[in-house]
Amino acid sequence: MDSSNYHLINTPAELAAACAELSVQTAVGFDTETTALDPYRGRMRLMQFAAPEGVPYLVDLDCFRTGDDRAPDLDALAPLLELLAAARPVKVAHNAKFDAKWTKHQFGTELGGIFDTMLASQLVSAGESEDRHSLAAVAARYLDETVDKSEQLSDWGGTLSPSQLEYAARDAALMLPLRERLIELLKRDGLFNVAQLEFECVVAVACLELNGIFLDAARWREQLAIVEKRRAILAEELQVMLAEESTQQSFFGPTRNDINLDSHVQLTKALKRVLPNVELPNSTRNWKLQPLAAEHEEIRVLLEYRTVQKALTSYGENILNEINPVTGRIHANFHQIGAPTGRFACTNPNVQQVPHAVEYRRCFRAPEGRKLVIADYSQIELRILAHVTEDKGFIDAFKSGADLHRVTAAQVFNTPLEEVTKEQRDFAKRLNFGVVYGIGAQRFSMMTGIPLTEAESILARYFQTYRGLDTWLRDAARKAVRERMARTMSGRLARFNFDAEDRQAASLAQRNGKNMPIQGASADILKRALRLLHDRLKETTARLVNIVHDEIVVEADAADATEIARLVEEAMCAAGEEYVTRVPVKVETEVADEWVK
DNA sequence: AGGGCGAGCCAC
DNA sequence: AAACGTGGCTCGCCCT
Repeated sequence: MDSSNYHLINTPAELAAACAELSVQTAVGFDTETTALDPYRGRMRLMQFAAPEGVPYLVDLDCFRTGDDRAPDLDALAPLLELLAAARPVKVAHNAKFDAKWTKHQFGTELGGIFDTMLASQLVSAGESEDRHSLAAVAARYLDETVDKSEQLSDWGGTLSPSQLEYAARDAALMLPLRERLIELLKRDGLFNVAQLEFECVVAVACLELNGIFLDAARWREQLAIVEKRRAILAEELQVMLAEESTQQSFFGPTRNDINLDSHVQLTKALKRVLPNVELPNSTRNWKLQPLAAEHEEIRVLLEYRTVQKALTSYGENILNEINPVTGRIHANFHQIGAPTGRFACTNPNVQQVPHAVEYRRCFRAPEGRKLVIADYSQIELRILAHVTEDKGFIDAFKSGADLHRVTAAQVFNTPLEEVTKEQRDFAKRLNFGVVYGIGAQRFSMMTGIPLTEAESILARYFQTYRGLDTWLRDAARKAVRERMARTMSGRLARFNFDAEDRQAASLAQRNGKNMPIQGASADILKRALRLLHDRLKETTARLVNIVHDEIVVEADAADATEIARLVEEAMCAAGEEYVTRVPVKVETEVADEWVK
């Protein structure tokens, strides 16, 4: 079947001819239509390619399946798979991760040569949260074209209607003009390098999602049962202390008007009633209630109840619903540019925020015969800070392998290195980390309990010690306000738009200007590591199963785990060293049965 | 009934 | 009362 708007391909001969024609292009528009969003629960139906000239090719994959299970006929598809795997032509796709996942799962082929128009659009937006990045939004913004997505979730399993085919062809045809426009913008903003970095790790992220992570459901339920018991006890204790006795008498004696312990409104009321002589804070936030916990049993129990309740709601039964029935694993969604700094965000579920407590982490484990390789960068943000600021104190500490926090403590507390107490080191550690976020004396004082004036003098001494840091941070803050933007070493850009009179926004921009280049560089390094790692783990039993900002978790056959650990560490160090050259990059690696370090 | 929002809290 | 950055999830509350 053919129409003036597309060529529909359903024989091997047509496919071979189309692929021959496409393969001479530098870039082709690429899109797929599938019967489901989850590769494990559907099939790819259509693959669309658009060359600069002529109408798009639509490959009806149902014509290339054989047997009862409709397995793809890899022989007939060979020219197509070769085209997909090759670095040229570049496949231009919107959210290429989606297409890469399906291509990998259905045909075992890894997509090569990617230009992702969604990622490019996100890079150009540089954190502008108002900008949307759906194909419809991007096409409207950069091509002034309206895209009707009504067929997107239509049934791609049966006979395809002309409307569906037209839609499929149109999406693919948009890709090349969109790429042209986005290349101009990437060039204008000096974003070529970071775009390359992003495009090169799309397949690794696709594989990460396909691999998923194993969660031991039985263990998780055991843990929940324990926490539920504890919650019931705490809730009862709290009701006894906080609930009012009902004015109504029941048949069985006096009843109690239980309050909703999860409602801060009701809690405030109850606390006022039972603690009439206590000056209560104007909110029931934990950090505000904390100081009262020692004196008042009600507060102490409430805080423990909150911890337990949090564990049950956020890390409760719900996560088990995310276990894929086909694979028995959790396939979270990793948003490659999840934050303006370039960090990943993760949803459904967010496996980047599983509590550190062993009880939770041990539920994420290696299946029988496998091991987890857990590798994380040691103090990567502080090392980046040392590199970009060229601060002598920081660089020397990292070069000599000394304990940076200890060195810092000795300086700001004016103590010989060997006399630094654990408490002083802890303060220094919080200070070192706080500096990356643009901490102020007030916050530092609040956080540590040190009086404000003392906190001020500690901060002053800190910046006297680390002159390079001081200079760089001040400059970064000034630049952020003046230029309304910040960059990482890779060129990743964050814009800060605010009104000149908005002091709060300006102050936020200052802190962002200090933080973004550091946090963003850490994200850049992780992404580079993903790419290097993906290449090195090919042809091994290792599978990437999780990433948490500065940590990579890989699953491998038990017999290979030690060797894989070495590969992971090498790849991560190599990635770090591409950016951080003035101090060593350190990666801590462990082989374990559970996601516990 | 369901969406928006803020509070609260988990991760790095 | 967070002037310490980036996220996501769940809840109650309030509105339409």
